[in-house]
Amino acid sequence: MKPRLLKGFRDIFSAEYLARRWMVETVRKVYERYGFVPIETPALEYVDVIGKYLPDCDKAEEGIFAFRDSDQSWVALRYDLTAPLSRLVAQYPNLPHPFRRYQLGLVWRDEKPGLGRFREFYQFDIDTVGSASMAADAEVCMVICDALQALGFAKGEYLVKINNRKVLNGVLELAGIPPVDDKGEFTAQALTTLRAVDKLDRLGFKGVAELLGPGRRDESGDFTRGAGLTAEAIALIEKYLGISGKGREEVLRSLAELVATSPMGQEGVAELREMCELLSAVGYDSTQVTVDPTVVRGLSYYTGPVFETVLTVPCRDEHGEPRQFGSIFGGGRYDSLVERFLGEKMPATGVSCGLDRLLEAMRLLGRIKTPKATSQVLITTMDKSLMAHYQKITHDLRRAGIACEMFLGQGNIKKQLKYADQWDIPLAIIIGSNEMARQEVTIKDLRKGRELASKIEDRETWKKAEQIQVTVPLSDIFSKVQEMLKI
RNA sequence: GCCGUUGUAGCUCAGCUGGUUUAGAGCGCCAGACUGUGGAUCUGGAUGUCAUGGGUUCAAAUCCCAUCAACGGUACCA
Repeated sequence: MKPRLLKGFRDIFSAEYLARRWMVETVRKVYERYGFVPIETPALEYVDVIGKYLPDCDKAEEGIFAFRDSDQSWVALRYDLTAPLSRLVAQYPNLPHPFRRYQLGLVWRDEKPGLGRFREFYQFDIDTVGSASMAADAEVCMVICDALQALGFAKGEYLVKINNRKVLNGVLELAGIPPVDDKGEFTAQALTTLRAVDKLDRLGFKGVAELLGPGRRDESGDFTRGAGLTAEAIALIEKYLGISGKGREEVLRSLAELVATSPMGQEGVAELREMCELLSAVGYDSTQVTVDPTVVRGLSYYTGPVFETVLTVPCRDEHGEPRQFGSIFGGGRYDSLVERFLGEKMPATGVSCGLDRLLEAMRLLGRIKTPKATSQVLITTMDKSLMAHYQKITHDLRRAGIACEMFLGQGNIKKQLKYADQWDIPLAIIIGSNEMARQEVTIKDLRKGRELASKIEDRETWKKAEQIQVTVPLSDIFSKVQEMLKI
């Protein structure tokens, strides 16, 4: 039996765990500053509740982990936190509205894993349910900016890109494509068109134009059927996608002009304008939040504003290869998701933070400062006859509020210091017979030593290097340890 | 799902168009030089059913077929 992991699943070690905890704490504080409250919902839901409809067959829908429980009910691991939220809102009608919650949780998707894509990953969402106001959407953008700033990203290192599905639908109408059928579902042609548009960043205008027209054959020889649009329709969409400008106002003017004859499109532009006015009023400028017509956001349930956030800092992986990260925060307005349960409209908007991507990006950018260990101090055990003394010192430090551990393994001092080094423990305390006789302790600063090591070539100077360790009276141990940890 | 590439030590890989031996290197790991000190240096050490199954051949890590797995591209992703 070989120990192994499901593909797309991971074990998380302390370095990553502690980094994530720091990230969650930082973002959480921002969420709470905006008045969002925490909730938790189960990992498992009934399949139909979660939005997957299972015709009476044995096979679950693609993309979700689903199975029958002991009652033969179809259940599934949640694939996002939004569907469970809509269930919750519908189930507890007495919740005061608007209801504004945040939620951290694992979600699962049974898809092909890839670089930075897992089958089990964290989402950290905020949503406002019960408000149709564009202020709710504008606020989402503000939260994203504040969260990224709190994590240490400067203005210009990230960009929140916003668009509106009503604008997209308006453009589809003008191109002669009915966006939705009488049941309110997207038409096949609209879907194909939106999918093509969504690939703009990867394929460029040319590739998208092929997909809008007859179809596209990629390098591997694989053929993807296109939407079969007319040349005029393609030209219109290209014109739409090419819209850009100095600031939000300019982009909005161009968009308004393009969809002037579409009431749906006009409504979308008006919504975007309203959001932008609120953002400008509190100082979020176009280097932070920009209007971007190319943002589509999948196809799902969005009905109005949609948001996507990218990091604009150049990022390289450990091999020096440039690495692009997809959307770090993504979301939008979904006014008809809760309707499924309630039978009436329930406006809602929100965004999801892809913690894993963000974490990976910050790691590659060298911006994660959290340690691997929780111990601040390692008390080495050089002389086994002094174990009680070591234990006493360890415990006294703990009582003083200093996280520390006594070396519990086997081996000489060299091995013990190596252990401290491997775990990134900042300080080591050494007490041998010399120190014991004089009632002293030696405190070694491993961080300082690490810095010096890169500059020192030969062993003699390394051994004699000053300021790596100090010997102080036993009675001064707390003050000295605290002083050395502060740096 | 489809197309392609790859599968040799914990990791990264070398091993040319089949035949020098008991299959190599670097990194990492362990031990020692340094007996009370992490790095560096030096010395020594451990580790492989050459992915699996079959075939061709006097001879296969090397060629052929199948399977599995990984990676890349593409599609799908409510």
